[in-house]
Amino acid sequence: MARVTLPSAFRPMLATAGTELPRGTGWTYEPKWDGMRIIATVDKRRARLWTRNGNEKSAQFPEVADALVTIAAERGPVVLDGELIAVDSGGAALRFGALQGRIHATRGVPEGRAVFVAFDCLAVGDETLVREPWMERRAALEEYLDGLAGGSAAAARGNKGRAAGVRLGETSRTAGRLLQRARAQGWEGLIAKDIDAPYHGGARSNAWVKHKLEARQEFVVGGFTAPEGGRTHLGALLVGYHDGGALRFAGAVGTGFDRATLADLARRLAPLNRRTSPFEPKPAVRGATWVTPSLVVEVRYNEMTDAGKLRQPVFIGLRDDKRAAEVTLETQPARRRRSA
DNA sequence: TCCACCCACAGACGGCGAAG
DNA sequence: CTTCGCCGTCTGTGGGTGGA
Repeated sequence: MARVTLPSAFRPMLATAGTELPRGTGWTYEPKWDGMRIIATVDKRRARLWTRNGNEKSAQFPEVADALVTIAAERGPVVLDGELIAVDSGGAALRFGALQGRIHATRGVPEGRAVFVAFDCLAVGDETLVREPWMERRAALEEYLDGLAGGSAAAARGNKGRAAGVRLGETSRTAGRLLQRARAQGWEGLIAKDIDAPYHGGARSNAWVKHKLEARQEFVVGGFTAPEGGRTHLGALLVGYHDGGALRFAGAVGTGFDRATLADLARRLAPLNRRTSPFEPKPAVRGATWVTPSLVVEVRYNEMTDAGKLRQPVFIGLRDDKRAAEVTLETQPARRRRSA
């Protein structure tokens, strides 16, 4: 049986990471959605939802697939780029974790609705748009989804029952207010897009710049895991912070160091070796080596998960100027959900 | 326990143009 | 022609979550 695959021109265009948000009239700004990147190929008979790795997920998100087919039946075949996100009953966007329960299931589960936020249009009918500048593709996207769904809550409400599974992603030609909302509401970040750039399918392009709003703070090292493969000295640092009288486990930091740093860390940790976990409660980490908590490291991370663990933590460096006993959680993980 | 999904970073690798 | 450095890409390491 011939396996259906996504044409390479329609593979998702990727953004480069930028510490500075590019400014100027040649850019447009969009929220960095916290969900799953999807390319949707749709005609009046069916919608296919392609992940970045080329897996097809329409069976897992039937309400989204159905909504897309409903639109395509009226307006013709289309290829859309967007993000699949989970929303609560009021239509507000939830975090990535809320979507994960749906990724493997073969049928939709009642709890948590999924919505496809479309932010690019790669083809309409038999016309391919990937060579067109972003401005043209955006115009085509807005025309195609006209009257269906907007980014505002009011538009989403008015949209119920018609094509509630699809929304038009918002875009702004100025960064300021979007950046303010991003900070206030705890978004992952913003994406800046060059308005004159074509769609570079399957490529990481400078025309899209990913600006993450990241958190960083110090943690105490209470242990480490063993290295695997070609890795030397250690796998990941097990870190935590003081909370009342106890040292709370905050997760494992396994990237951000080069070989010399790994060697240096191993040398500093060796004399601190001890048999029991300094963390309370003791985390379930396989093959952990525990150490007396005295080393302080700075860590950059995306967010604190609901379970109190660091998500996407990256080692920044040692903090010789801080005492281990002084390390507490600086900012409560106030990041909860963002409104759509 | 494994896997799929989301990631980041280091190091290796290959293409390219300039320098030797 | 060979070597060097730059740049982008690819691979392999690491992270978290939740379902099968």
